Amino acid sequence: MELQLQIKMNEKLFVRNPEQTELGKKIILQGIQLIHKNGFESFTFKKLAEDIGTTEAGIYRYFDNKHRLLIYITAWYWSWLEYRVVINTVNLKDPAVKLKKVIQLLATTVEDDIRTSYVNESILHQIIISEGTKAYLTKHVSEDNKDQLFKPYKELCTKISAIILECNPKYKYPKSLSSTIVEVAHFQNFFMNNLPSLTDFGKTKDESKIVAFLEDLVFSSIRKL
Amino acid sequence: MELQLQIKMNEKLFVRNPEQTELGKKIILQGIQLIHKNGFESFTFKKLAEDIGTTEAGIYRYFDNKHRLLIYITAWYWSWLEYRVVINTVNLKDPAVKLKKVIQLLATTVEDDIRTSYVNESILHQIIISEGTKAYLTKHVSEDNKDQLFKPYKELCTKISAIILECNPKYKYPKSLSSTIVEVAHFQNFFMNNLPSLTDFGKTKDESKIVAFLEDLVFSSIRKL
DNA sequence: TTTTAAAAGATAGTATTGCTATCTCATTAA
DNA sequence: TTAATGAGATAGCAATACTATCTTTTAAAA
Repeated sequence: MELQLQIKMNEKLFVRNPEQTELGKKIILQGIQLIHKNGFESFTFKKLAEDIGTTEAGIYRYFDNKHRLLIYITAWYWSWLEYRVVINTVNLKDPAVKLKKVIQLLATTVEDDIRTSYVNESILHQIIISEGTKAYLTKHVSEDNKDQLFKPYKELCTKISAIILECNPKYKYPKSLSSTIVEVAHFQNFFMNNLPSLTDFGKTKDESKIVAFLEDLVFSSIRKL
Repeated sequence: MELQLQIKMNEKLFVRNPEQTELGKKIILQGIQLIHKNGFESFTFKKLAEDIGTTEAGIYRYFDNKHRLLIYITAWYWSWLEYRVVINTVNLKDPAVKLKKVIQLLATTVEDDIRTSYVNESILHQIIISEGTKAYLTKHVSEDNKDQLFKPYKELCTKISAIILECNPKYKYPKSLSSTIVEVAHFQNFFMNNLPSLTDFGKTKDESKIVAFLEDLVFSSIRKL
């Protein structure tokens, strides 16, 4: 049996749905590779077009500009992560165990999911760490938000908030703690690998230490008397 | 008596020291205004040159490129914040009180410091929130780091770590907690104002709530049994 | 006071980026 | 069979991100 995993994306994220054509899938697959290789600032549609053997104009038929492509792939990532959170916590009773699972999913490197042939998840994870925040750190964040472009991110945080409240219904900052867990998981990873003196894991570069730090941080707060 | 506050900046941050000439000071002052107005992505040296009545080439004499200018102003900000941390905690005995002061300094809007005529600190604070991480989220972060461009940020975090260890010498993650405090203070502010559903402060948009959240988070962790 | 060096102004030029437009051709679905 | 869709090819253009050079003004050292 061959399973195919398809994530339904917001129509406003693209001009033409890249999942539905060969060229579209190549744009996503190679786009992720190229952003990872050069960084988002040096990434251009022209270079991408050369890489996949099409023209600049061909890519503009799918995405308005490179920033929209970044939003698309981050949105895809958050949707995919939420899906993984759901399937990995559905049969867990203890909310604390659930929350630990969430932290682990957020803070550890993913393996490529073969069911999504046009996305390389492990490279995508690296991109989210170093480029992800640039999707919303812009002057037009409010308009983009009105178009629901950040919905998957917000839904993931909502899901995590719910688990936090299951752990402690009286905890006062479930939403802020959720977004903090997500951002800190990525920032500590970036710091560990690039500015190691900003973390306590620089020597070992061991992701499990980020998990331990986050668990300590989160459970001290929500279990406090 | 007229006090002047001068912050000594790393030589590698600039081509020509902007603090030493009129044009240099204008570049900093108006550069901050323009980045705040347009966002870093749309900010160009050409627009800045028009604003201050010089030419593009004139600005390139001070900074290699706009990214270096961003690193310069973020480095300036962290130096200035560390200075404020020092003078605001020097006469405090209780490390917990010190740490609360640090959180307050990080998470609340600053007023313009008249002793630094060529920097508008309250606008700078806004820039750090929305553009600050872009200084190091690049492919060349390691080389920039070797040139010590992020030293002020790292020194601030080192200072905060020391205070954390004063509070609890056995706490295991002082460095990671420091960088977490700094980043979360800014991210929660950005979310509160732009993606409010990611926080618990969206309705009131009250910075003091971010302070309360951070205090709760930090002190639960370091005071835990 | 002269000289000399640094700072700033003025102008020009170039490769790349970030698009838009249009025309053609192959494939597919009605 | 026709019409719509996807994609290749080419052209063009304004803005961006620089570099280079030459001149004039300003300020500090001899």
